[in-house]
Amino acid sequence: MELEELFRRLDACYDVSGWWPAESRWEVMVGAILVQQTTWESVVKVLESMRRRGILDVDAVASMPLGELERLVRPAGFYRQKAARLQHLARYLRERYGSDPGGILDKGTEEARAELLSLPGIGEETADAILLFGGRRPRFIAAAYVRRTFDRLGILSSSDYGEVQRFVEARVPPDPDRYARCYALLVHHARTACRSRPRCAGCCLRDACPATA
DNA sequence: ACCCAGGTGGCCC
DNA sequence: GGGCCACATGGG
Repeated sequence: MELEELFRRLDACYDVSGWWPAESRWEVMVGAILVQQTTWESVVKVLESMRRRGILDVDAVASMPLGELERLVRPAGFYRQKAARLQHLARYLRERYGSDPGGILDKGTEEARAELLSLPGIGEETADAILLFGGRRPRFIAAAYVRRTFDRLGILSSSDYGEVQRFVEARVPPDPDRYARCYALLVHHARTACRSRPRCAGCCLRDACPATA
């Protein structure tokens, strides 16, 4: 199946509007780190509890005792790493950019990406999620779900993040809303219909998914 | 009692 | 460059 047809079918099949709700660029950054290897539902619990306490804020996260941040992050798993990485990012923004996430995100896309990647706990997926949802840059997120789905459908078999990303970016117009929707559609599909048995039973890709039972 | 989850980093070869 | 592993809570 061609990439264009895949997106056309998924788009007709699922509604992923409001996929990454966030009220600020800092909230996108926090969500991007928290959501690593966990569910968005768990992330929402943490974000909401932070919001209720009025500490969904760069300076608050930079200043609070690490143990308190760990306690808040616990529902999202890997809480010791995530709390340390969030506080590192908050202190980095506070020290270098007066606590403004725009200090990074308003730079050129490549420079901003390199800077994000230099921070602990921010790898390619997280950096691209921050650039796409927080910075509205046309960066496609080549997540593991994306690579597995492309592989299964015979669109592109590669475990190389950059190769998969370039493949999509060379074929889809560089519109951040479009990239966000394509990514959301792929992940949503992978987590819902694609997981039922037989694979994709009753979903828009049932004729294309190899029956792996 | 499993398995999975919107990854990253460290270590080994 | 790839293949393992730890990291951790919460839901099916």
